[in-house]
Amino acid sequence: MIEIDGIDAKLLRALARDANQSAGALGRRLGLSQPATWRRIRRLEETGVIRGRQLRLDAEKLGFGVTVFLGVKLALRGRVSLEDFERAVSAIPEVQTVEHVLGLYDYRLRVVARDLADFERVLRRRIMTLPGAGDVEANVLLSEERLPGPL
Amino acid sequence: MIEIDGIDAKLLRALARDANQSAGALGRRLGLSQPATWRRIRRLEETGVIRGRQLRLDAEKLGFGVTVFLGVKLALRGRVSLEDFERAVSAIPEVQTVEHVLGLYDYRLRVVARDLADFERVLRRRIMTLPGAGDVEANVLLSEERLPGPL
DNA sequence: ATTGAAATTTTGTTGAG
DNA sequence: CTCAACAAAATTTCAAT
Repeated sequence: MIEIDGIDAKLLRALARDANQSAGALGRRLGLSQPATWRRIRRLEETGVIRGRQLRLDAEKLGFGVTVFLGVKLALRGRVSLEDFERAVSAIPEVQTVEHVLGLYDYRLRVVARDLADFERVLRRRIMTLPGAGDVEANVLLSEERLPGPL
Repeated sequence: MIEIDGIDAKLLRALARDANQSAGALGRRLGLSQPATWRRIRRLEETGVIRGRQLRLDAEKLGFGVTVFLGVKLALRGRVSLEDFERAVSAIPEVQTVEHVLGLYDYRLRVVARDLADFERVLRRRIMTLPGAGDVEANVLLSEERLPGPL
């Protein structure tokens, strides 16, 4: 287990709000020097607690006005391997996230499309033809809020 | 509508993989100077195409071994406002994401917990007591893959 | 083991052509 | 856009606790 003290937790909370603050600015707020702060951040990266930094894009401004969450239940389980399904679904450009889950569905997909007509095309020609895809449930995203989470 | 040319698209694709590459390194790979690359990135930020940079944390290494997606159907629709529900759910520390969706469910939540026993506590004492919460469906995350997406 | 001060290197930022 | 200059941040070195 990796040691996360109170200062590390504060650093992670601050960086979770805005990931491009400088080590100097962060350290000043916590009463720590710039190199000390920087070394802590690098240690969190090296130990894998911080896996990286991700760009947060505005899908609408890029022309993708529709985001849909799909719950997919596999039919033919045993005949088609999970690997086949995952490889096929990963090749669909409109799919942003593939989550293998346990419960009523086997996979959850986050899919973007330019509009509903475009989404119908993706659904009919890409999703429904996936190897082993059975029941599919859809939820259209209206709004989304990301919270700090625990820690 | 904001103009996104081929170079911008390449920048976004490269930054989506790793958001802390320097403008200089990116420019070299695309045959651009460092200031030119940097100005393009800043323009994408100013126009809101890039909303920011987010930390990608390893929940397991932070002691949160369980991630669950909850689909929540509201009962008492009309009696309790969506705002009440959203305010209450946003105050639960274990909730990472709140998605208002259209379909079989009204809300989708991403919830983390230390283990299944901890998740049961969150479910019983936090989720089930939410104002207006009706049916709840759960999917436990096994593995997750983020893809580049379109563009 | 972790820190802070100073030195060095790299990157971000602005202005001129 | 490039080029050149400058400001700020990252990264290393090192002495001290």
